[in-house]
Amino acid sequence: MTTQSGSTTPRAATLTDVARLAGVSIATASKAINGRDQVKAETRLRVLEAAERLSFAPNALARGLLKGRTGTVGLLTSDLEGRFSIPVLMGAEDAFGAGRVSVFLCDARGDAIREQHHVRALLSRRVDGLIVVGSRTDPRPPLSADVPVPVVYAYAPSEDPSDVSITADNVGAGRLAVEHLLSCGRRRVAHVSGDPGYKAAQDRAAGAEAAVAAAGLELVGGQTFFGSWSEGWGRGAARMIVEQHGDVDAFFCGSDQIARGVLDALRELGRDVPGEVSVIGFDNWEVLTTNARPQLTSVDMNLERLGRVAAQRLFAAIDGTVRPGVEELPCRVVTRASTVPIS
Amino acid sequence: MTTQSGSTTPRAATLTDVARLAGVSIATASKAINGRDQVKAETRLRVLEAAERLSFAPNALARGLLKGRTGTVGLLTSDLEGRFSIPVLMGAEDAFGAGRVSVFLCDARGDAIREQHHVRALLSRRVDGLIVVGSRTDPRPPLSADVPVPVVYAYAPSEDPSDVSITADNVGAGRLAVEHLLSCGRRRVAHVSGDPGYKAAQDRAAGAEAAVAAAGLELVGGQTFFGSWSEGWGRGAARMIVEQHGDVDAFFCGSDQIARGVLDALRELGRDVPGEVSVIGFDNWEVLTTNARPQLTSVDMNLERLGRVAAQRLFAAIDGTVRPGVEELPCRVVTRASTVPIS
DNA sequence: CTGAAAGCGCTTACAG
DNA sequence: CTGAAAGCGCTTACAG
Repeated sequence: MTTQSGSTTPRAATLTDVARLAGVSIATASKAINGRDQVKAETRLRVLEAAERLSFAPNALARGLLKGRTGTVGLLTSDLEGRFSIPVLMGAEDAFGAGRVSVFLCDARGDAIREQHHVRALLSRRVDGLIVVGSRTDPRPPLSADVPVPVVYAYAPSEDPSDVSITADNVGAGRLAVEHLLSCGRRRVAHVSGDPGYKAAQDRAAGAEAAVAAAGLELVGGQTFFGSWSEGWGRGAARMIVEQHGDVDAFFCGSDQIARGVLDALRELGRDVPGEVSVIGFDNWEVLTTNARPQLTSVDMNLERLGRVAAQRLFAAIDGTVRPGVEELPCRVVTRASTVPIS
Repeated sequence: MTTQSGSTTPRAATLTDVARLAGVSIATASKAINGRDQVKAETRLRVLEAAERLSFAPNALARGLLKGRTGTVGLLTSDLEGRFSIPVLMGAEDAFGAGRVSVFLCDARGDAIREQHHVRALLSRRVDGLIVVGSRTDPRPPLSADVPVPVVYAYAPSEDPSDVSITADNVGAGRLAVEHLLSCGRRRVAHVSGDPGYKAAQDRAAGAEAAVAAAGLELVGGQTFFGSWSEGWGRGAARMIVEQHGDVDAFFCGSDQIARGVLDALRELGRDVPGEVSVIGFDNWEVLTTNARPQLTSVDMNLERLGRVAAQRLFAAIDGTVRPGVEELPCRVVTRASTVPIS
């Protein structure tokens, strides 16, 4: 059954309606509703009651037109699919939603043309600012320079150092991971990571190397083993490393997927985790870490926090205060059963 | 270094600016830009050039105020975290983005108060319609009745049958899964599912039972084995079923996580997949299916399509055409190595 | 083909 | 304390 519901819906109430019902001018109604103090208490009450009766919701378009600020921001993501954008986006949405800001979501699907198109649309909607969320920490080209509102880059920083960028401290994260393994009493640490074309992979490896060096050690095999971000690579790498370096006692994995593969291979090789070998993953991806055998210790990049900080920086920029450059937020280790101190 | 960039940003160009630069009235400028046909070609050209020079972007607030339509919609999700909302949201964003519609994203985090608050904000921004995305297929309470714009419920249908709801056909999906296993030559099918409190779990089980019954068979153990949506449950259930029903030759799993657990247990029990036993999962969650050993056949709910259809239904509703009730979209089997026909 | 004028719904000086 | 008036940026009849 198809229904034509054309003009059924009643027109939303307007300030004029409220004023008429309350028996005042629209100027007074406006002041009463906005809490201005040049209104008699009794009058204010009458207006508020009228507004309530009519379910009056002030038209944000009209208000925005007048004030020059809309209370909206654009969230521009390059791939909603990727699991890194979502937490950042959640954090940002959270920070904005708590205030009175509404968020436009645009997914450019990694396409520069589509991104440009979305930026144009957002600007015509007069957003007060933009957050550009990337899915990799490799620097990305900035939006075309003539964007007349503040822009904050989140996770993927801008190539332009005079832009405002917030990302995760992956070098520090690599260091944290290795320090955690060392604190468990491990000395023979192998680092199995993903695609070496990712800056994140390089950064984590640099941090890991710095940490072992600081302890007077070196990585098992003298290098990071790069491969792909997959369980299969984790399995293969673990088998190879155990065969060539039988004394390996810890694995720092570049992702939780890799770590799952490493765990599976170690189990099949009869190496006990965490008894003989400690394993730490990366991303703290709940579905992978808590279902692992044993449950997987992992590095969390605090992406929701990153999103919230990005939102705060954007607020500040809208208010005229910008601190250009790349801000790197610290990560943290979430300990589970796959790493325990040697007793 | 902190910079005060207060009034640095140049005011966005307005139609008045364009008109002045082109030497015409704003009325004529408006017509030229909007492709009205009562404009001399040469005049139109001058206006368009002026607009280009000034990077003129028409103020959508002003336009919306005038037209009564804003070209915006609200996407209200109950949990961004959950992996079911995201694909639906992507599909909807895709369908809208292709047109000239911008999407407000709001995450209510499963809280009715917050949801109500977001609805109010969206209405004050004069969205043309709303899509409410849920994370479970259990019917949910409708938004308060006095929402003056069309609403479409996606994935989680509304309890009110006069609302417009789009969800996935989980009964059909259960049937499809079992029919696929039967088509592989299997006869002893076990169904291991998750939390029985989920309507989706019940629906898939109902479909599975109907399909085995239609083939003159019954499920292994005479029932669906409900538990939780986890790998651990999958492992435990598989061990138990193999022990009690050694002739089991196929597992239909209520989620890919369960299926991963089942696969692991079967490997450890020495049962060859797909040689002796076929396994099919549910959700077609790439990171789990493609990393499984062997790669996991799974049911895909086509959630992106669901999001696109929801967007289309909302368009139709905005244009006055609504078809109330729950629309159930079909799922599909994505075949991988864990199920192959017996040769 | 072009432009002056009204108006969308609101806020804000400015008089009274 | 209250209200008439101007104006945010645009579109659309309506004259010319």
